Parts: sequence; C-alpha cells; structure tokens
Amino acid sequence: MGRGDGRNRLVSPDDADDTGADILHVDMDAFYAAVEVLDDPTLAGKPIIIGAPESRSVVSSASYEARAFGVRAAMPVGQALRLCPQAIVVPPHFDRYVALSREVMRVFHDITPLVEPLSIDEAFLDVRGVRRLWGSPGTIARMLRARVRDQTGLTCSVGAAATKHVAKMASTLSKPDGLLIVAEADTAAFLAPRSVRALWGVGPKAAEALESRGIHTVSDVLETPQAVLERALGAAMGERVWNLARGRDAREVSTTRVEKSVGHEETFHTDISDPAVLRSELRRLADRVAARLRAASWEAGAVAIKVRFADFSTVSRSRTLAEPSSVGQRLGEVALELFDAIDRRLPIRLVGVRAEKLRTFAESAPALWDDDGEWRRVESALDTAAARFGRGAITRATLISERGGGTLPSNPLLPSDDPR
DNA sequence: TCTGGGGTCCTCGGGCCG
DNA sequence: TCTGCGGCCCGAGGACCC
Repeated sequence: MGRGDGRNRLVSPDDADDTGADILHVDMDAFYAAVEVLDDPTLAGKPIIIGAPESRSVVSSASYEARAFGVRAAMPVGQALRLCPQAIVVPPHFDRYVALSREVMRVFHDITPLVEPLSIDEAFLDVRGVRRLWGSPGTIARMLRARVRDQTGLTCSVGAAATKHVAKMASTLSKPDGLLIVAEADTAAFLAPRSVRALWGVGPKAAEALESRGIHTVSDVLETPQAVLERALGAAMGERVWNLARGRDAREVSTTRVEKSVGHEETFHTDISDPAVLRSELRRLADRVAARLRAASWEAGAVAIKVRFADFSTVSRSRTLAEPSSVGQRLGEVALELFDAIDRRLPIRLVGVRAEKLRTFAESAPALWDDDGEWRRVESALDTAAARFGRGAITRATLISERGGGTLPSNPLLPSDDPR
C-alpha cells in the first residue's frame, strides 16, 4: 500500500512516450479504506482509519483524508487519533479485502497471464507479449485502470517502466488514482532527483547510513563508488543500491511464488508473566500453524519462536526438526522447549510461532527410500496413525489423512487400501 | 507516542569438516 | 599432531515491505 498522502502527485499526459515501459506496477489506492467506503458510502470523503479496536492496535490503512493529517500505516491508533481526532476508526474486514483483491487480480489476468501479485493490493504485470492484442503499455494501463474502476468500484494507481523497480517507484508517485509512465530512455533522468529513501529496500536505517555520508539522492549514489556503498550498507545491499540507481533491475515478472515460512504471533492486551498462560498460548499458536501446514500439504523442517518483552526487546529461537512435521503437538513441544530455554526477566507482550524450511510431502516423498533417515519418517507416520486409529485400521487413506493430505508414493512398504 | 501481523532477505558468529 | 583456512550450515538478530 502506498505511503504517501497524495500530495505532489505526478501523472503522465495521454500522449506520454511509453516506449519500452512494458512492466506495469498496479497499486490499489488506500485499499482497505476504499473497500470500507465502497461498503458504506456514508464514509466517503471522511478521514477514516482501519484498525482493530484493541488497545495496542496500529493503523492498517487510512483514507487520504486522514493521511492529510499525518496519519500513516503502522502508527498506533491512539497516536493517529491525536493527529486527527475526528477520524472514524473502522475495524478491518479481511474477508472482504481478500474477496475484492481476487476480483482485481482477475481483471489483471484478463489482460495478461504474466501477473505477479506482491501483496493483497498490488501486482506487477508484464505486458510485452500482449501489445499486439491491446496496444502500447500506456494504452493497456489506461484500459486496466478503467476496468478495475468499472468492475470493482475501486481506484488504482499504475506505474509503467522498463523494470519492476522503476514501475513501482512510478506508481507510488502517481498516487492516488494516477498513471505515471517512464519511457525506457527517460529512466536515468527520472531516477536522478529521487531521494535514496525512494529506492526499494532502503528504509530508515539504510537511508541514515547513506545520508551520514552525504548521499541523499539517487544522483549522489551515482557518484559514489560501489565499495563505499558496500561498506555503508553491506555487500548485498550496497550492490543492489548501486544497480538500482542505474536503473538496472534484472528481476522478471514471476508468476510462481514458493512460500518459505508460515507463522502466527499475538500481542497481548497486557503483558504476561504467568508461564502457564504463555505456554498455553504457544501451544495454541503451534496448532494454528500446523493446521495451515496440513491444509496446504506442507511440513515444517524447522520451528521458530519469537518472544517480545515489555521493553519491546525481542528474541527468537529456532530449531531444525529431526523429522519434518505438520502435527500441532510436535510443533508445540519444540516451541515450548525453545521457550523454556529463554531467560525471561521481564513480562512478555508478544509470542509467536513460525514453521520454517517448508516442504510439501510430495516433494519429500521421492527421497523416502534413499536412506535410513527417510525410512524412519514413514515409520513414524505409521506409528502416529496407529496410535490414533489402531494398528489394524491403517490404510493409505488414514495415513494420508494423518499426514494432513497430499499423496503417498507407490511403494510396497506403505500400507495398501486394505486394512493392515 | 508507544509501537500489529504477515512475511522475506541479509549479516554475522560459531561449529563442523576436509 | 597441531594449526590455519575456506566452505558450508545453522541459529540469532535486524531491516525492510505491505
């Protein structure tokens, strides 16, 4: 979601040069707030803040009317209300946002199959292959904006450029409800005056590190040797910034994304010291994570926990599992072992559980018979299923159900569909 | 003013191994 | 036998994004 408040908006004229600007970045305008206005038109034109009614909640999204008062996403709701006392606080309705997001993504897919969703409200589109069908990138972008508006009632902003990075910068500058096209040949001139903070991946810390060396704009970056950037930001980040400032960004629009972790965390209304309460919370979170793993036919290769203390200091601990698992009890056991090993001198405000090193059962299955370790995994699944259903009742179906779905390889050592 | 919840990626230090 | 070194993996922490 865009960060700006909509002032100093930059948009392209209808006859703008769009040569080589084949990558579109589409970003919905104040998405959550816009959906709320769609569902309750009496909110139109008013400063609204989307945030949970809890005491420790932060702003998820704000209408442009609220942003004009300095309200920003991630700001505590209390602080937002001090800046804008007349703001209307609306609790989030995530199901609605997901439903509208699907509609919007469908519009994108009607235009090109090369859609890379970045989050619930934004996506990259590669329109190189559909120019003969729809026209130039500028024409496509205007059509897309009109279709989104007609089919959902929502507005979006679009950046068109030769690379993902520049397209994203352009959409941000065009917000709200704008279109900014940066022809490939104009990339350097477009980038030069921008603040380093506008570069993707440069947040407050990196910006400070650069600015303390007198590097404030992209054009300053161009005059800085790569080695200096790498000293200031680290090797990977330094190289990336050096390239982005030159308009170099080789990343393609990718339609396949592989999840690497799933987790849940919870901030308590008031800080908690009682170990029994904390342990039961960790177990509950582990169960939720495990349920998601099973729904997706994944297994966790590692479990990580996060603990945030009353003073906001945060520690994390993780452990690689001897055998991948999607069983809540197993994930919970590991989470509690990790938790017990943490020195807890302060009350705790947040705990979280995350499953990492995800793999699908189908992915690990072909390796099942390669060595003894993989064989034990099947034995362990059989034992778990036997404990639950009784040894005589185990079939492939019960085993699959115990593993939370997926498929089982064809192998004589696994049970048949007849009870074993 | 008092900091959510979902993630990804990077760095750094330590241990292990050849 | 001891030591140094590079490569690799793991775990912890932090920055960043939406």
